[in-house]
Amino acid sequence: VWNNIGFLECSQFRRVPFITLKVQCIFLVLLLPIVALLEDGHTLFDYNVGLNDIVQLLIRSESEAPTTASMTDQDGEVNPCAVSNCKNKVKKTSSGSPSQPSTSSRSFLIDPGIGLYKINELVDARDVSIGAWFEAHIENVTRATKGHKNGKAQGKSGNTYKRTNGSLSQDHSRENANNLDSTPSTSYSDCMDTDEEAIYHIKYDEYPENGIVEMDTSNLRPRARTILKWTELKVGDVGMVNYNVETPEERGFYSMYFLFLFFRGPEDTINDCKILFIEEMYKIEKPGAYPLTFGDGDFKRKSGPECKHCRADPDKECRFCSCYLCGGKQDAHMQLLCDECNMAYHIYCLNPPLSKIPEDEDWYCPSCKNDSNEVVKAGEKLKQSKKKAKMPSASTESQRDWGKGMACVGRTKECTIVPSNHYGPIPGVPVGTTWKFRVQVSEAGVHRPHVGGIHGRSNDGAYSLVLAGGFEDEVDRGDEFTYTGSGGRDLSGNKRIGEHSFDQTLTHMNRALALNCDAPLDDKNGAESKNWRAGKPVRVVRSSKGRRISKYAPEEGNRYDGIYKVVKYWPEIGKCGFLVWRYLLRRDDVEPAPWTSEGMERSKKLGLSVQYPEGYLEAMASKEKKDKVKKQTVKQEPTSQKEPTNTPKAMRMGDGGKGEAFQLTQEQQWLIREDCMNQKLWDEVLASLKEGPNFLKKLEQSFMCVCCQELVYQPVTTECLHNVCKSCLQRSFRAEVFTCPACRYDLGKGYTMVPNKILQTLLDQFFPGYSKGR
DNA sequence: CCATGCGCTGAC
DNA sequence: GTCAGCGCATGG
Repeated sequence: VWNNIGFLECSQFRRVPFITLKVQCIFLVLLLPIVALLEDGHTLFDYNVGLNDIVQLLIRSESEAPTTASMTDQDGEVNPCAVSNCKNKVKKTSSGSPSQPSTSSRSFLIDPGIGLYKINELVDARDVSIGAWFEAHIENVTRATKGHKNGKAQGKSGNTYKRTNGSLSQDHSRENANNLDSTPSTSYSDCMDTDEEAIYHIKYDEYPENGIVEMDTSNLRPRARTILKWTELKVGDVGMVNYNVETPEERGFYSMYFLFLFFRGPEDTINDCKILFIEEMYKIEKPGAYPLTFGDGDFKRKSGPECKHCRADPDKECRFCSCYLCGGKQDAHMQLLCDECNMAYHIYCLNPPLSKIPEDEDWYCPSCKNDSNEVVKAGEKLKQSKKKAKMPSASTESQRDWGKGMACVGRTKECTIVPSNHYGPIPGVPVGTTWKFRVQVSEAGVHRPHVGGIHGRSNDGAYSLVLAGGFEDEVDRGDEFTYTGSGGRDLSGNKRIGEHSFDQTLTHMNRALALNCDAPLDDKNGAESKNWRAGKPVRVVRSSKGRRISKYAPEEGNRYDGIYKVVKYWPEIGKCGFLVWRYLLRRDDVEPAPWTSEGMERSKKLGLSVQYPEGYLEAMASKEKKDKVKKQTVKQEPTSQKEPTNTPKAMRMGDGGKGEAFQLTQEQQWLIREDCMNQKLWDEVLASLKEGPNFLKKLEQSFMCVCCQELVYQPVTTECLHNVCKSCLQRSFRAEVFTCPACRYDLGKGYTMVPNKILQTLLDQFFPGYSKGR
């Protein structure tokens, strides 16, 4: 199904209010079978459809297999031909009743308009060609203008309703306004084939003299935001068009939902497109009630044309004027209409029943009623979120400006070259690399948690840990150290660390670290591996905090010290008096440790120094300057302007260093030689090997797919020596473009796409996990 | 959604 | 120097 509708971008849906993103995505998927259903004689436009309605329709379509089957091909996919075949069909109009059994009486409100529109400009339409015609089904509020295609009496569907005295009554203002307008409107059928007229239909022009008409496209997806012409809409656009209406009698806010589906036509035929009108919502307010806002409850579903409440056929049961609880239509004067859902309720059917109609202007039914405690009254402060309310700050009157410290900032970068559950070194990060703050360590992917000491998963293992000297009874001999598990602390009061107050257990991160040991897990007595090197590797970061117990800790910041393995782990009673889990870790890394002479020489050679966040040193320097000025003013000792001599010592440490040369494994070298089609590219990339981490950047650039602008996945190396994702190339071919996306070299219709497995293997090694989610 | 966390900050 | 307590990421 997905392949046949071209290109839909769900991510753009988030701007459409009052349905969550998740629901919207489901909504789209659910909608597809309905496209099929529509062609079988029913149209979406026959109904005043909303989200719930669509779900109901879907259920029906599933239970009526033949209906949908007619729309699917052998593979069960929606047959685009079947969709496009309906091009000249006359749609059912509101005067016809739907043939399927209706569970509730639906009013026929929206009449379909059918037209052919030409696509003149496409930016992102890989599956639709310029010049193609598409069938558009467009509905809008001007349907009641003279000369309506379906010959419907004027005024009927053009009526709007506004609230009076708690119920809906017909508002004649619009008809009056129409009378003022002596200019004949263009008929629907007259104007279906020109773009200009399409715009005419979108613009609300019933009040050329008296009203202000605005069209707001702000809820169309960004690319379509400035679009006022249908021809500029792109494949997969999902939009909502809003417009305000202002007349002497009413002010209204209308919105229309459209889904633009583009279909690839059968062979040798043009591509076509459907614009589905999904729903119209409206809100009419009394003058002066601006501004109108979006959100749940701001809109009332437009109700049907005949019944005084819902405009449905009065002989049929109407869900708006029958009591929602008992279903009865009697005692209309005893009915209350919910201001939220518009459902009617007998006051005596309510639980508890009411003796009389409440005097309040607004009334909400039990299912729509809000908790009055949650409502923010005039003059009241905004309610705190549940999480905030729990925090100590909620009860204290501290005026501290929290959130400025490095512990509280979010990551600006994220390590993507390896997945978060990656064991072993991070490519391009040599032993000895030092960062000032933990957040930077996290950004580099060396140790991801901001605060926690161990990073791991309790059913997998630990990937990294930080030695910060939190436990006095830990021993650090450099190549070997003991480590203490986490937990056992009382963190009440929103603390991140605290005093020990209970025993640790071998769960969570403690269990994860134990799993690294090459021995069966024993959560009672611990375990020791017979071959400690066989255990899973742990990246170890030493923090300057550890200096109080270890001479191996760095002077400043957090330093990556290489790979260690868990030799054994055991429970013991710590100095704190509670049971703790202890681990013995031993170094197992080919890179020399930073404190050895060899390691120091290497760090020097690589130019390793403490890395600071961008702009940090500058900020510190200016702050220091400020503080000095402040002190001087306090002391009343104005002296000559002095440059701060006390620049932080790390200032001298250079710009962070480029890192070491990138080392290729033998296998990688061999694979690169084997990938002879890309020899030229590899030669270029290998030239930057000595630039360390830049090598990976260069690699990423060189093997970027020209279509999706990401690292190629399942790369097809073309005859013209370009690398394209197989799926991207397939998409191009589906759009009947048989040339290389990079250079337009003609590949031929019968081109067989063979993924370059060698290249894929290499990329997987250099960027482990990059293909996740592709 | 909730619980957890060997950081970091400014007030005291 | 001590201390409370913050955002954020993460895993369960």
